[in-house]
Amino acid sequence: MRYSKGFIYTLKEEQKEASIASHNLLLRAGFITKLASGIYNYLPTGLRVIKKVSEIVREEMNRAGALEILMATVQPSKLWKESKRWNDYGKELLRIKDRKGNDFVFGPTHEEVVTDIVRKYIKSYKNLPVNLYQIQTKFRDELRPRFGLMRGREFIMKDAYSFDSDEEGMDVSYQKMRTAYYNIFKRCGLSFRSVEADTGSIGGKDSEEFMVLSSTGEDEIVVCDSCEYSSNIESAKSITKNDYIAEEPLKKVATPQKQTIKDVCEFLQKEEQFSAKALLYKNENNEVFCFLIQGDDELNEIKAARATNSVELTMLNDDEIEKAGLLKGYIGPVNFPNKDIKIICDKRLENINSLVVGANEKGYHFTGAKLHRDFEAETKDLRVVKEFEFCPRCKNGKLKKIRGIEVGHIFKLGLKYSQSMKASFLDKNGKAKPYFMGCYGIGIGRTAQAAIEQNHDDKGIVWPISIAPFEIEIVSLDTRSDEIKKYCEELYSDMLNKKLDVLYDDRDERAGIKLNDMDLIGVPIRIVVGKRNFKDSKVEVSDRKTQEKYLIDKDDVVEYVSKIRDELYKNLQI
RNA sequence: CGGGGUGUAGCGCAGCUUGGUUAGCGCACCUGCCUUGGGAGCAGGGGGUCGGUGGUUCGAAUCCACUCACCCCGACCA
Repeated sequence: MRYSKGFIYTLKEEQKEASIASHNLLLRAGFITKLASGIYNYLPTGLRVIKKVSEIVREEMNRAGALEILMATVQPSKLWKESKRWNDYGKELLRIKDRKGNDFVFGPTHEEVVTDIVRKYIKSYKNLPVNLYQIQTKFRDELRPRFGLMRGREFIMKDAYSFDSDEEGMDVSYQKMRTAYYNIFKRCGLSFRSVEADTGSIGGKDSEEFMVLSSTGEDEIVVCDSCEYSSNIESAKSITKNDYIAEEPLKKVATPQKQTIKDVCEFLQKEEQFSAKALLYKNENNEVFCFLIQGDDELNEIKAARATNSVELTMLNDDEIEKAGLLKGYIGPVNFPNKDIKIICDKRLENINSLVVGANEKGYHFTGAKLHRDFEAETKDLRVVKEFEFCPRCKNGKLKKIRGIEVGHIFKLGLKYSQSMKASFLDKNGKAKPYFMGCYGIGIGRTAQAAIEQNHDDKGIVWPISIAPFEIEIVSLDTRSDEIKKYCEELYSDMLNKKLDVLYDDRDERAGIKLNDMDLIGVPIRIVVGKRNFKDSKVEVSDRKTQEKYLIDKDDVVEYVSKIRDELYKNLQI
């Protein structure tokens, strides 16, 4: 591509709509442009990146035996009513009506459609397993779109769906996808790791997320420093060791004006770890729960929702607490005044012999409270794990927290959709059975942007070669020298003939502009032709990442560059 | 949805408090000269319903009301 004909328009200034580097760089380098909140156009260079990521995904999916299809983006509401998600998906689902007033949705995901396709054709176990995938634009009306392609409302996603005749088959399909995902992200040049995840509203049993490691990531990950355990904070577990405290009798004590854990503990001269706080939540059916956790712990709302079979939990506000007959600041499990509210206790409290808890009486707390002696409650894992706690897998390693960008997610769905949508096949015995399904997503644009977040410097993007818009860039610094122009033109057409992926900056611009644009756009291998070196029959070849420069004889450039290219690819081999 | 903020040329901004010429600056863009290894210089030029609607006023970018859009912080997701 000639730069002058390439529709490449860079911006010198920081873009105020972008608050993280990768978003800012995508805009400044002219890869994308915003159309509306969370909705972007891909310009020629941006599209080239999207296509390269897509192609890697496609190759690995095909290698894993999946088949590419393309499903409709606009889907009839009927299927969503069958799966019950017409109600459950909420406002994120973009609902539209046709001219007759019939309800449709713009697909945010395709479990319903793909299940409909498969149930139509696959009636026999003999035709299973099957894995269908597509790469396509999705729409989710996010509450808060952010960070450009990182969390757009409209975005390009690869979604795959596996169908098996039994659970073992589903496990095999899942493992194949897992391997494919490792290959894909490795080939994209990303530093990533897979972590255990909560299955969320999509449902199902096992689930892993693929996280690109980055301090700007929106997800918090817990990893073990000595084994392979890693998990999203949402689902992370840990082994905690409590200090010992001797059993004491239950005693009511005055705690005037003291409501917070910190104030109460300070006043009573007790450590916060030997106190328990009570948090009140209601779920989507307005059932109210009281969660009791150690004073210095934090409630994990995902775990809490799971423990109560709730879809969504929201904290009670002050009015609602009062209406429930409780006293804010003094709520505790002993003599709990409202029998309709179920108390669920974090299992960590089982090991504490003496707790400070609210007395449900203004200005009073209990000391010495003990679970199963002074109050009863079901126990569950409810807390957010903390750094330096022990690994639940190897028991010895310490946990640490890092941040990541979720670029892929794989699930075992099980029978969730096949049952609700009555999608079944006949087994060996002629008996109808629902398919065992799995679903597997990759955010294509998010992957591209995550690569920038992980690979950039103060001058611009440093693309991994496999997903760069171009692999090689020729920059002519002296467009008016006939000799140099002739050389560059010949070099360019020679490289095109050799099928090299090259951008040729033929613009009649000053050196500074061209060199800065080159750094900003981030093409990995650069060839700079200027008269300073050309008089000695040399051109400069440099590496975007290391900034190392080499003077190469002008007739050896193609060969030299091809060699570097192969080396760069070698580092990304699976 | 709750909290905070911003809308003036393609991008980045000033002007608004205290209403009053033809709405201004930098970058980008066009023409000419000059310049060519790190975003040059000089001269000339094009581009705006000041987010929208309504109001107050002799007069509104500026004051008032409503409204829309966008951004940032929290709960959701690829």
